[in-house]
Amino acid sequence: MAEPLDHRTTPVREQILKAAEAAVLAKGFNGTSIDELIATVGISKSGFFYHFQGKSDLAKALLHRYVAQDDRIFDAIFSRADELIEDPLHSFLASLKMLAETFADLPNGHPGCMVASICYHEQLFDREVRDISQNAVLGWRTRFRGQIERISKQYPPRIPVNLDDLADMLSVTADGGIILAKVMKEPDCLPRQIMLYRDFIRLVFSPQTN
Amino acid sequence: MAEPLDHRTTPVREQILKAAEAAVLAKGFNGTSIDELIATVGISKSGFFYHFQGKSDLAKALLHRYVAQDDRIFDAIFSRADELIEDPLHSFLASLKMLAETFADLPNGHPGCMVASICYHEQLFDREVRDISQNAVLGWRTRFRGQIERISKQYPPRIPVNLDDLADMLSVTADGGIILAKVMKEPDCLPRQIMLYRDFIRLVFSPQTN
DNA sequence: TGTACATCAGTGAACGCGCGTTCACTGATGTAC
DNA sequence: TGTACATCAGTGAACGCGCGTTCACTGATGTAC
Repeated sequence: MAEPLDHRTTPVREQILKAAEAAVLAKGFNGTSIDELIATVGISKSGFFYHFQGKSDLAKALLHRYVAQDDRIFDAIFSRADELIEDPLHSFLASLKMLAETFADLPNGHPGCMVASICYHEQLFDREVRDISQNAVLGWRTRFRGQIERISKQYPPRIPVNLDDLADMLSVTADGGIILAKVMKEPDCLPRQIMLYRDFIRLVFSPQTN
Repeated sequence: MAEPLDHRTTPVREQILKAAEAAVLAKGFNGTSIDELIATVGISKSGFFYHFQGKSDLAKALLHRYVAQDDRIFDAIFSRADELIEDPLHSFLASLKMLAETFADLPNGHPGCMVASICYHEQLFDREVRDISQNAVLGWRTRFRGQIERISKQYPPRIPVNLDDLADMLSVTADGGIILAKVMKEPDCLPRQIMLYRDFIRLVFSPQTN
């Protein structure tokens, strides 16, 4: 099945998380067994329990890891766009293009959003897990809203829009686009949906030139 | 937990599917046990196996049922809008408003999209289950594209857009909006995202009056 | 420099519960003649 | 109208495997004195 992970460089805990992320996104949390993870990593079951208190501890670690990775990607993209472009609208438009390209470059398409996967298992987890998800989405809202607010100060929107909703729409487009791409087996769907969101932003904030 | 389903009117098979739908959307497919379903419905385990060949047969039935329900809702909304409004753009805009209202009226928010839930368990199922999902999403694309094509013949789009992508965007907005609303525990997020999609459609196709 | 102890990163065996599935059987209703 | 058989909608008991979790133990490395 899955090729064994690199034993040289990666510490064991990270190997477990990597294997778990792929498995959970493909089969759901309950569909992923500890036996399966330790088989791909190559440790004993007790080895797993040395690194994690139990399976729900794994869920928490998985979410934290996923959110941190996502945040790093957004940090990189937005700061790069700001390096290149002063104008807030065109900086955000460039960011969205870079985001679409990042998605398009994933070899087998986006493997899935951990927040979305866990959210369709919400009843299984305690409050803490749900809080991690909620804070993650709230963080994205704040981040994207910051970009959009900056734009709206310089470019009055053509139509009345709620900036929080417009910020949320990017998360929505990503999560929905991932599902569309997975179900249709057309990885390109995801970046194309991001580009459509970009078109919307451009339409809302571009001055009416023509 | 769940209140017992109505034994008078609903046939048992339908009761099982109803209980299974709620459970799967809240806990995932593997997190939902047959024991749990027969407890809420009030039959023996053998009773379940009289109605379904096995658990993956339940998954198929669950998907079929969900897609058929969704199609009925769309049929009702779109045909009602066409009854009221001749203009294709304003008919679609009205449909989207009605769709948003339908979502807003759900007492505890949208319980989740079965296609999305199953898609985050794809590895567990055979080709047939994945084909049902794919055909469902393809059906929605065709349906929405029909609406949009009708519009574009009368109202040339302001910007170049791929009509399939624009059609897909509604599925994307619904699936992503459901996740957003679930994670944030803000059911209103979903209808508001649908209304944002509506704004986009209006911006793309409205003649430039001002 | 040598010894005693502590910590790290695990191993191996066992446990018990819950799960999906099977199989022989059953009472009520419908149908043929 | 009565009897024989068939179908429908289940029941009850059992099975065996896989799962998450526990517990006593271990070899290698680090630290104190």
